[in-house]
Amino acid sequence: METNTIVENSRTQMRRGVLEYSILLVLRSGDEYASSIIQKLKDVDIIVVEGTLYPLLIRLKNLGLLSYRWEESPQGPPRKYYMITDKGKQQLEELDSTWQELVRSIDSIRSGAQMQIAAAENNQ
Amino acid sequence: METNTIVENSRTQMRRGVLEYSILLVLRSGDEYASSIIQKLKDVDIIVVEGTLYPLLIRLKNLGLLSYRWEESPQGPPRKYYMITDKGKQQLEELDSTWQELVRSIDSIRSGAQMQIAAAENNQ
DNA sequence: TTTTAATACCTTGTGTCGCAAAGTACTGAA
DNA sequence: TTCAGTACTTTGCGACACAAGGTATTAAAA
Repeated sequence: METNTIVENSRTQMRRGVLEYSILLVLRSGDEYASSIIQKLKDVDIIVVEGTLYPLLIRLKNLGLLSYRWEESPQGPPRKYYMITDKGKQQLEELDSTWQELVRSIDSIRSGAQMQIAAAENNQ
Repeated sequence: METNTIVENSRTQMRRGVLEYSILLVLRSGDEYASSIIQKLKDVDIIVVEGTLYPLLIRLKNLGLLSYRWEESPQGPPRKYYMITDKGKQQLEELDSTWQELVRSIDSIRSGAQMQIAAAENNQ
């Protein structure tokens, strides 16, 4: 269990890295309020908690990537539905590229051999 | 340029998330010293600097995932070559799975539609 | 009518960690 | 014996995720 902590820790780190990206991706498919975002991410094993999400949503809103509207709930207090702005969509596209590049980067380190080629090309 | 900072920031976050994993991957292909690790990661566009790497290597060594040996340099002071331990290899395998799961998770949010299925399955 | 339970949003404090910057040390050539 | 190059290390700061606790709304139960 001491051993597991190392991997668990690194797993958490990885998830953190894609948090903003994940949220934008979820909102690209439709407007959501905080709890439903948490649920959707949980469904794909990306764990986020309230204390993380709320400040993040506010940050993204202040950056102009998101906006929100209030909407009545069938039960309980009103919900704050977040939606992605045009600016948000544009940034999301860039993050998409970034993500794909990262996947490619990891792939090439994983298969070790290619690295010498890349290194040779860059070192000239 | 204000706009770029958002993406740049998120890009950095993503890279951070895979730092430990990347280092273990590099060392799986062979022993390396700090500067050469930095170079190899730079070759695949994963930027790491000394102030980040040294503490990280020490942390991984203290966790028993890495060990090192000193080796003469053809020029300059001796180099600390890090190598991955058996424990490190075992943990790396788990990180490999973690990474693949993350890639799958992101893929499924990206294609939005699948999410309702997953949600329906989990909510019963 | 007031208590409880459920839902939802928000804030504070703490710990971790990446990174810029500055420092130490070894080597060999000028 | 100074300088330049290489390599390892440490310190201080800032950002951020997250646990924990807090506020507000609603409706049903007591």
